[in-house]
Amino acid sequence: MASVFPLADLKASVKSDSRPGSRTDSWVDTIIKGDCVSALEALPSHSVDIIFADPPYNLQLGGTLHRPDQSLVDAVDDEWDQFASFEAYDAFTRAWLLACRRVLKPTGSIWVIGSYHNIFRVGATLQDLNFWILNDIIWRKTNPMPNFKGRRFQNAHETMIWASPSAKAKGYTFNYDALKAANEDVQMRSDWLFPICNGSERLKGEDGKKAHPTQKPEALLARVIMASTKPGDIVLDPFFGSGTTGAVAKRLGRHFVGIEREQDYIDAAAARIAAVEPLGKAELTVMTGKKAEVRVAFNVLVESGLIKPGQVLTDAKRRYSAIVRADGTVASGGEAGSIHRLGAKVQGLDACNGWTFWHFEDGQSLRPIDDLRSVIRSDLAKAE
Amino acid sequence: MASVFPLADLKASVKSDSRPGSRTDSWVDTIIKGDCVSALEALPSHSVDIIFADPPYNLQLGGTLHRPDQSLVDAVDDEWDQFASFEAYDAFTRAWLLACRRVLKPTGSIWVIGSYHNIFRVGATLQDLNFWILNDIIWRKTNPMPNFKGRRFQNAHETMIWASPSAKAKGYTFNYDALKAANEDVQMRSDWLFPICNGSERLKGEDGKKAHPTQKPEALLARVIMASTKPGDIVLDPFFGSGTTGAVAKRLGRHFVGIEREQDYIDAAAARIAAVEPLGKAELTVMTGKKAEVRVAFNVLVESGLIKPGQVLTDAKRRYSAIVRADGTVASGGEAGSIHRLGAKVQGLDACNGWTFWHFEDGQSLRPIDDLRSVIRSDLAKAE
DNA sequence: CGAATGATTGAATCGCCCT
DNA sequence: AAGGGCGATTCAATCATTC
Repeated sequence: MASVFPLADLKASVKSDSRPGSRTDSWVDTIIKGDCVSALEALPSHSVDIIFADPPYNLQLGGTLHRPDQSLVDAVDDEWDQFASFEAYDAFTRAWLLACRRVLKPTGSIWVIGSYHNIFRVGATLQDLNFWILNDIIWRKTNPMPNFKGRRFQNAHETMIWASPSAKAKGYTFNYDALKAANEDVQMRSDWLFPICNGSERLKGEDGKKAHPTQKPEALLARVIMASTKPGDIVLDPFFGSGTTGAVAKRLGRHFVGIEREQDYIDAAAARIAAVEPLGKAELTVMTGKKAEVRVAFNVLVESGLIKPGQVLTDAKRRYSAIVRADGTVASGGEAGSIHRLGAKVQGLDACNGWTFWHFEDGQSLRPIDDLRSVIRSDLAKAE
Repeated sequence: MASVFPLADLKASVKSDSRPGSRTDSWVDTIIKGDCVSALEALPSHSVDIIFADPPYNLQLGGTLHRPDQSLVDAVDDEWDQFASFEAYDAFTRAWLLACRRVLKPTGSIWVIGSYHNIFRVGATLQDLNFWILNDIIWRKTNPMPNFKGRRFQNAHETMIWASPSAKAKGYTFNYDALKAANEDVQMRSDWLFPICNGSERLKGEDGKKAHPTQKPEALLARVIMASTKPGDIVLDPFFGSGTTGAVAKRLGRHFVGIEREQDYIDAAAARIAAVEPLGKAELTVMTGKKAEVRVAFNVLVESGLIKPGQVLTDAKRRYSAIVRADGTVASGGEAGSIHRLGAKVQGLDACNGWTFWHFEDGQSLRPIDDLRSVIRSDLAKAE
C-alpha cells in the first residue's frame, strides 16, 4: 500500500499560490511514495484531468529474469526468453495503464513518452485497452546524443502518444486556438523541436552528477500542459522522477500528483517544486476562439433592430439573396429556414455557416452578419 | 498460389541497364501478382537484401469529412484497408512479417512504414518475432493535410521502423559515411523532411484522378535504399502499390521484386518502372532531403524562458503595450491573439509583423523580439 | 507572356448541445 | 440513447484561369 508523502512545505507553498479551485484533497499537490499501480489504486476514480507518464523501458536492468511461471531465465539470447521479457513488460504496461484509466476523468487525456524500445508496446497496449489515440507527437531533439559506432542513424527524437480514455470520450481539453495563435497563426503540428534538458535546468546531486537519468525538458511539459489542460486542472505523473511535471504544472497554475518509488528522487523533486513560483491569473488566461463565445441566435439581431424584417441579405458575391422575416428566419425563392439551412440550400451543400455566408449592405460595401453578432457580444460583455 | 507476372518489357529494360550482377532468377525485377503471404512463400529463402513494406494502415474512419469550404475529403476507404479488429490486423501483420523473415537474408534488413493507427502494432509484432529494431525514422511532411476540425494537432508525419532479422544479425548494410557526407558532414538523424508525393510525380489514371491513394515520394525511398543497400542488391516490396520502390530501386541500380494483388496497380507500376532510366555508377550519390527553413514561433520563446509570461512588450515608441501570456499569445486592453494579430489590431491595420513591431526591455534600451528569435535559431538550426 | 487570383487536393481514426 | 440543429473549421503546393 502506498503512503501519502506529506511534504508540508510543498503544500504550504501550494496553498498560497494563485491556482484556481482550492484543493483540499490530501493527495493533491503531493508526491505519493510507492509502487505506481498500488498508489494509483489508492486514488479516487475519475479524479485527474490529464496524466503524463514517462515509464521505464528497460526491464532487463540488472537482476535476473523470471518467466511467468517463476522459472529462472538462464540465457538472454534464447528466443523464449526474449518473448517472456516482452510479455512481462506488456503485463506491467497493462497494469499501470488500467490503473491510470480508472483515475482519469472521462473528459481527460493521457500522454505517454517513450523511445522505440518501448513505445510500440505501449501504443499497442493503449489500443488493446480501448484508449483512443488522438495523436502521436514527435519530440525532435536539437542536441541528441550522437551514434558513436556509426552503425545506425542518430537517434534524434522520442515519441509521445496522446490518447483519450475511449473512442467516445470527446470532451478532452485541446486549446487549439491558443496553440495556433502562438504558432505564427498556423495550427500546431505533430513534430515538436526542443533541446534536451541540460545546463542549469538539469538537476544535479551533491556529487555534481545528474540527479535523474532521463529528466525531461520543462519546455516539453509546458507545451503538453498548455495544450491539453485548463488552469486549475490536476496533472498526474505516475513515474514522477525528478518532478518536471510537477514543477511545470505548478508554474502554469495547474495542480499535480506525483507517484515515485525512490526517496532520492522524491527529495529532489520536492525541493525543486517548492522553489517554483506560480504565474498569476492574467498570464495564465488561455486564448479561446469562437467555439467558446456565448451563443447569439440570429433572431436576437432582428429583435434588437440591428437587422430589420424585410431587409435583404446576400452572399459576398451577390449571387444569392434572401429576405429577413420577423421570426428570425430567412426566405429565398420559396425556400425558408435558418440562416444556416437556407445558406446550405441555396448553394446545394449539406452545411453552411450562415453567419459568415450572409452579408448586409453597409454603405458601399457588404459586411458579413457575423460583424453584427460581435456588436451584440460586446454589449453583452459590458453588461457583465 | 501466386503466379509470377512476367512483364516481358520490364525484364528487357532491366536486363539492359547498368545494374551489377546479372539476375537470371525469374522472379527478380518482376511484379508478382497475388496475395502477399502466398507470394512470399513462393520465393526462395534468404534471397533478398532488404524489404520495404507499406502495409495497410487500418485507418478507422468515422463518417465523411468536409473541409471548411465544405468540399469532401477523399479518404482512404479502400477495401484492402479494412480489418475486423486489432486481433485480425495483428494476425495479418504476423503472417506477412514471418513470411518476410524467411525470404530476407541474414545480412538484410526490413523497413516498415505506418502511422499511429498501425505502427505500434507493427513495431510490437516485429519485436515479438525477434526482429531487432535499429531505428525508428520519422518522415516529417513539409505539406501534410491539415486538421480541419481543430480538435487535434496536425498529423504531420509518418513513422518507419528499420530492423534487422535478429539481435545477432549485425551484417546489415548501412552506408554511414555516404549519408554523413551527403548531410553536410554530420550524422544523418532519425527525422527526415520530405514533401508528400504530389504534382507530376503522382501517378494519375486516365480520369486524371490519383492512380493509388497512398503513393509514397521517391525521395523517401531513395534515402532508404541508398542508406541500407549496395548497388545490385535485391529490394523486395510486399505491398507494391504504385511501384515507387521498384522505380527508385531501378533508378539507383538495385533489383526489385514487387508483390501486389490488384491488376490496376500492377499495370500502373509496370509502365512506370519501364520508363525509368537507371543512373550510371558515378551518379549514385546519396540523395539529400529538403533543408528546412528554421521557423521559430513565438511560443518557443515563451516555452524556453527567453520571454516570460507576464512580461510587457511595447512598440519601438512605447505607444502600445501588451502582456505576454503563458499560452504564447499576447493581450492588450481586452484584446488577445498572436503577436501579429494583436500588433495589427492595436494599430488598426490589417496585418503586422509582430517580430519587428513588439519590443522588450533590455537594460536601458528596447530591442525587437526578433533579436531573441535569432538566439533560438542558432540553437535550432542544428537540427535542421 | 507574366503576374495575380482562384480552385483543387493530400493515409484523417476530425463537434457539441439540447431534446 | 439517438437525432437534429447550430455553426465552427485548413496548410502547402500544384494547376487552371484571369488580368
